[in-house]
Amino acid sequence: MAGAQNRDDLLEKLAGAIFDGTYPPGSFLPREIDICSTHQVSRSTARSALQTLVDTGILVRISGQGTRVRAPSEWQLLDPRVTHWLTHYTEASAFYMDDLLRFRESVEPFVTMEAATHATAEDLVAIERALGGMAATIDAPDHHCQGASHDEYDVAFHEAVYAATHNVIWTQLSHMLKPIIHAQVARTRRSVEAMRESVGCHRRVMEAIRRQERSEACEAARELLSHTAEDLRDGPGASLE
Amino acid sequence: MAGAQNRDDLLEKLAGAIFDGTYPPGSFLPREIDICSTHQVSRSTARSALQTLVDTGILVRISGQGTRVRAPSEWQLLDPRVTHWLTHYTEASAFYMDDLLRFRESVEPFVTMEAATHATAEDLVAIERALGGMAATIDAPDHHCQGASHDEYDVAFHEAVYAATHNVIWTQLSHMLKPIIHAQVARTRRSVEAMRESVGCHRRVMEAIRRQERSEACEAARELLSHTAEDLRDGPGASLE
DNA sequence: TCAATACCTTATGTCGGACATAGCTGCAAG
DNA sequence: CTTGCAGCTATGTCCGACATAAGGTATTGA
Repeated sequence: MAGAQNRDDLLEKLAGAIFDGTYPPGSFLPREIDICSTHQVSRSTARSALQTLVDTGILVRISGQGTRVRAPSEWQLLDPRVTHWLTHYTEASAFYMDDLLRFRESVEPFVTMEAATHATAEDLVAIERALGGMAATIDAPDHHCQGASHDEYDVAFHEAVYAATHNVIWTQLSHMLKPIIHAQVARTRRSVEAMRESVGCHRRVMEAIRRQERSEACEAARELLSHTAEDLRDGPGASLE
Repeated sequence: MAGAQNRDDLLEKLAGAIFDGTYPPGSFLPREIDICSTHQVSRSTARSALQTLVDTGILVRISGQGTRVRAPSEWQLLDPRVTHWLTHYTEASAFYMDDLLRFRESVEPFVTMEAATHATAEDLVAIERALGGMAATIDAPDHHCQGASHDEYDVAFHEAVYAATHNVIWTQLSHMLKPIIHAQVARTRRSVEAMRESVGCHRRVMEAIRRQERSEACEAARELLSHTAEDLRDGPGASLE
């Protein structure tokens, strides 16, 4: 394994090794000094990176014993970094994906209703921009528009809806959900036809928020999510990357 | 300021100083070496504690410039430690309390419905034990029963409901909400009469979960929360410690 | 023989000092 | 006035050493 440039590099490498199964839950990591020599960093740097992994509930360090990987149920999934690592290094994390989809199904109708009540003009601008990007990328040659892909606009749409609630908790949850939503969106490879339908669903959500109609917003969000869930269960095993 | 025993002591002291307003958002913390001499620890220890505060979004450190407190909107409220510090060191955090109450009002009906669907016998045992504790403490001399107070049983009840969803996200959210719920419960100083009524509301929630009646569970949770909200708005300004 | 105790090994926790690097400020040359 | 160099400050990284906690092993005593 090559050397790391700095603390953040090492952190990313260690996290990657844990989340890709190199160090499964319950197993021990190498000793600090071995990590140092392997990655060409000093003990301070190694300890700093390890400390972050302890803070996120991924590692336990016991003096005199070593550093071991905790059970995944202890990992702080509410930390955006953890969901980032999970979606980037863990393949077919079906277990969590199911929980996370159930979570979104519970939560997003309410979030959309809250957005309908509290959205400002600025929030609507952000939502509309994301929707416009989604629509524009459909006909674009490489499905990109102004440097962003269809999926990225999709994620931005949901993020903007969460932000429109003007509630700190919902907003922070969206940060943690961002990698998840991105992964879920990316797994639903859709035809141009399906993409247009998706845009329609999203538009219905936006219109409901604009008109401040809570019950319609709730219903629109529910339908949007049911489409996502359907797409995920359709071709999930098929295209893992 | 007295010396700290170890890393965790220092972390707690620094967090306390930030959350109680000694170092308000935007201000700079002392230099590392000053923190070292003030708290009688080495630079490694100080850096380790500071790193954790960076990981929770509370501090930013810029090389050559210093360490400053970030805006509260950047703080990772989803981390249980942050909510712990918030409730223990920040007085009259009405701003967040409002957001957090709104959040609970949105979420707990759903959580209770999910619990009604997924609760096992063990979950019901835990819920019932908490409820029994709440009831038992009412008539106890010092409102304690087996070492736990009425409020602690109340918190345990809500925690058990979250756990009964058998969903990782909800369970972890309950860890973060625990200090919040405890603070909210503690602020609603109730008469014996009101406590009995509260137990009745909680029992209605439990019964709905036991009978797996989703809509009734939702309604019961809503009523329970409306009582909490009412109590909070009633005597909130009165007793801020 | 068995159990309680002392000792030793291991790996993390803390310490102290040193140099490298990133921002910022101010002076000076063009 | 602008640009560029020098110097300052505080964090980032490195090194070597000792302290401490957890586990295993050997010794000792009943």
